[in-house]
Amino acid sequence: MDGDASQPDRVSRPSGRSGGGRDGSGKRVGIREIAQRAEVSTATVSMVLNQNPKITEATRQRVLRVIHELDYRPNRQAQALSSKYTRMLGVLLPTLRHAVADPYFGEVLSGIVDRAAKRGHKVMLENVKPDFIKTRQHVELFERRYVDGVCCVGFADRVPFLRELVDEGYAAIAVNSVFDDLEVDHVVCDYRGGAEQVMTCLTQLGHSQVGLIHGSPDVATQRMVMEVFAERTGCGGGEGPAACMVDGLFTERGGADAAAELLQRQPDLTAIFAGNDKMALGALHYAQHQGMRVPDDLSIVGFDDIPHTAFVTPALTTIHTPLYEVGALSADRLIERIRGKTGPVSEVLPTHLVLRESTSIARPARAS
Amino acid sequence: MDGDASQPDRVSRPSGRSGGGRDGSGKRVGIREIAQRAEVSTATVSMVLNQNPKITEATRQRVLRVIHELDYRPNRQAQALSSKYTRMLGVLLPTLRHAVADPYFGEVLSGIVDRAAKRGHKVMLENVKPDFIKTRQHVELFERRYVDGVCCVGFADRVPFLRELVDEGYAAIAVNSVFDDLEVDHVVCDYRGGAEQVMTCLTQLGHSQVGLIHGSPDVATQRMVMEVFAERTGCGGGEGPAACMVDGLFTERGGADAAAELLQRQPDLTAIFAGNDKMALGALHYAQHQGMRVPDDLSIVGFDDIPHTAFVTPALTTIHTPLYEVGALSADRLIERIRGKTGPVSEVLPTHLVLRESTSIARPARAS
DNA sequence: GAACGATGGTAAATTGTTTAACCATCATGT
DNA sequence: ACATGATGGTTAAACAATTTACCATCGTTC
Repeated sequence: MDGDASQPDRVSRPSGRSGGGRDGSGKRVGIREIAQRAEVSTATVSMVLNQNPKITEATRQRVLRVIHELDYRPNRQAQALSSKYTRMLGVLLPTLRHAVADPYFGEVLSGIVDRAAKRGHKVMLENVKPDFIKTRQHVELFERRYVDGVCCVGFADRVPFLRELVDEGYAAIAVNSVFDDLEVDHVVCDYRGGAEQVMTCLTQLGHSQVGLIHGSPDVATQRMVMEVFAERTGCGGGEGPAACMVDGLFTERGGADAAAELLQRQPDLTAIFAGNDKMALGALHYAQHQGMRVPDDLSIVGFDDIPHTAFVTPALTTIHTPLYEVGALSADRLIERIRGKTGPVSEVLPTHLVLRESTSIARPARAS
Repeated sequence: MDGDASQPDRVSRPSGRSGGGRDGSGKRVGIREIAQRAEVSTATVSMVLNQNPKITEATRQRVLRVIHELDYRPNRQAQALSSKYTRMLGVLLPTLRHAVADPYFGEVLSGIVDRAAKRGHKVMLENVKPDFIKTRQHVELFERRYVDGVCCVGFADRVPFLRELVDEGYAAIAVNSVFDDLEVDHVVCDYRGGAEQVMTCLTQLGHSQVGLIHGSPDVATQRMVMEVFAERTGCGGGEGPAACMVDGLFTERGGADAAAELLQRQPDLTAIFAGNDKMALGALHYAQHQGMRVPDDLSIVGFDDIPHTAFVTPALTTIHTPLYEVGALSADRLIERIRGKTGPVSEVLPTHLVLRESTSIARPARAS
C-alpha cells in the first residue's frame, strides 16, 4: 500500500526455531554473535538491519542468513537508546473510560494503530485526567523518552498542555480537532462542508424551521457546525444563546433532553440537525417516545455515521466522516513530522451526506 | 488506594524550570550530572531513584534536591535496557476497530490503563489480525523486549498464540475469558453465577418458555451461560443445536435476527435471555418493531450492563459485570506475575442482577 | 584490642544497539 | 603514474541508566 521502506528491522521468521533466539548456553543472542558468525562487524549488522544501502547485496545476504539461523531479534530498548527514535507514538485521550467506548474513538484509534504498525511504530495509550496534566505527564512522555510524538484526540479548546508541547518543539498532532488560537498540526474532517450539505439537503426538502443540537461550543468543529447553521438559518449568529440551538453534550441523554427543549421552544420545528450521531439518536428516541413519527413529523440528521446509525429504525440520515482515515493520516503525518519533515500540516478530509430514512419532505406548516 | 511503592522514579515537579531538564549547554541532564552536583556516585543516584533503602535519608535528600533543581528525568529506554523490566504492558485486542468501539472493551481497557499507570506502567495497544499471528508479532513483543507482559482481551478458544506465550514462560493474562484446555492466568466475571441469577429471576416471574440468544460458543464464558441455561430449562444440553437457543454473534443485528428466529420457532416464548447487552438490545428492537410490548408480551434480559442499557426504553434488565474492575485487577495480577510472583491466578469477580424495566411477570400461557 | 557484622557508599562492568570517524581498496580521469 | 573519489566496510565511542562486587567506617562483643 505504501512503498515506504520504514520497517527497518522486521525480519521474516526463521524456518528452524532454535529456542526463541537464544544461543546454546541459553543467553539471548545479540548483534555481536551475529557479527561474529557472519564474520563482519556489528556496525555492518546494524546497517543490514536498517537497510543501509552502503552494504553490498552479498554481505547483506550472508548477515541475513545468520540472523535467520539464530532467530535473532534486535532489542528495542537498545535501539531506542542509541538511536534518536523510540518508534513509539502516544495517543492521548480524555476520560478514556467513556471515550474508548465510543465508536467515534474506536475508528480513530484503529486508524492510528494500524497505520503506525504499518510504519513500524507502536502505540501507547494515555488517559488524560486532570491529574495527568497536573503532574506534567505530558512532558514526561517526551523528556523521559517514552514517545517520539503524540496524537491528541477529542480535546476541547482549553487544553494548555498542547500549546506547551508545541512550544517545546515536541511532535504533536491534533486528530480531528482544530484550535484556532494555536498553530498545531491537525487532520480533520470537513465539518463545515458536512454542515453545509445537511443544510442544503434540508432546505431542498422544504424545511424552514430547523433546530440544532450541538456539542460543546468549546470544541472548534462543533463551532463550525454552529456557524454554518447560523449562516444558513439566520438564527444563532449573535452573542447570546439562540432559540434554535441547544447543547446536547455529545451524549444520547443530552440529545434527548435537547430535543425536548427545542420542541418545547418551537413546536413547529420540522427538522433537527445534531452535531453527532449519538445526540441524533437521543433526539430520535425522544421524538418517537413522544409519539412523533420520524421522518413524517420530524426529520432528523446526525453527524459522523457511526455503524449503529444504519441499524436503528428509521435508519439515520447523517454525514459520513472518514474517521478511520483521519486516524491513519494523522499517524502518517505525525511520523513524518518526527522524521524531521517541517511545515505545518493541515489536512481536511471530505465528508459526504448519507441519505437514509430519517429525513423526508417537510410536513406542511401548521396553519397559524 | 494501594500502599504500593511501585512508582520508583516519579519525582514531583521542580519549582523553577530551567528549560526542561537540560543543562546550560542545552544538553539533556543525565544521571552523571546529578551525581556530580550532589557529590555522590551515579550508583547512589540510581538507588535514590529506585528507593533503595540502603541510602541514608540525608544523602537521599541531597540527591533529590539536585534532581529537582536540574529538573532531571531518567531516560526510560536506558532504564529498561539495563534493568530487567520495560514497565510496559501490551493489550492484545482482536479486530481493534470494532472492539474498541464497544463499551465492553472500553471499560476493560480503562481499568487496565488506569491501574497500570498507578503501578508505574505504560500500556501498548496491539491489533491482533490474522497477519499479526502469522508474522509472529506476539512473540516478537517479548523477544524484542517491547513488553513485560500482555493482557489478552476478547479472544475465543482457538487462539494458539496464547498457549505459545505461556509455554515460552512469558507473562500473559486472559482478561474476562477462560480457556479450559489451557492453564493461563485469568480474571473473569462470574458468568455462571450471573446466568443463574437471571434464570432464577425469570422462573420467579413465572416464565417457563424462555429462549437464549448466546454469543459464539467458541467463547468459554458464553458456554457457561449456555450450560446454566440448559441445566435450568432442560433444553439444549445435548449435542446438536437446540430449539431454544440461537447464536446472536455478539451484535445488535445478530441479536435481532436471533430473536426473530426464536420467536418463529416458539411463538409462545415469554422471555428472552441474551448473552450480552448488544444482542439484548437487538432483540428488544426487533420485538418492538414487530409490535410486541416489552415487557408485557416479552421479557428481555441482557448481560454486561453497558451504560447504554439504562437509557433505552424500556430500560434493560441485565447482569452487571464489573468490567472496569476486571481490567484493573488483571493489570495488578499481571504485574505481580511479572515481578516473579508465581502460582496460577484465577480470580472470579461477582456479578449481580440489575432489575430494570424490560422484565415482568409472564403473560398467561396461550390456551392451546 | 582484635574480630566481626552492619551500614552506606563507590568503581567499574554491563545492557545491546547506533553512528561518527576513519580506512583500505579499486576504478577513473588526467 | 598519480591524485581523486566512490565503495564497502571497520573501530570505537556514545547512549544513559542498573547492578555486582568491593571497600571503608563504625559500633559491638568477647
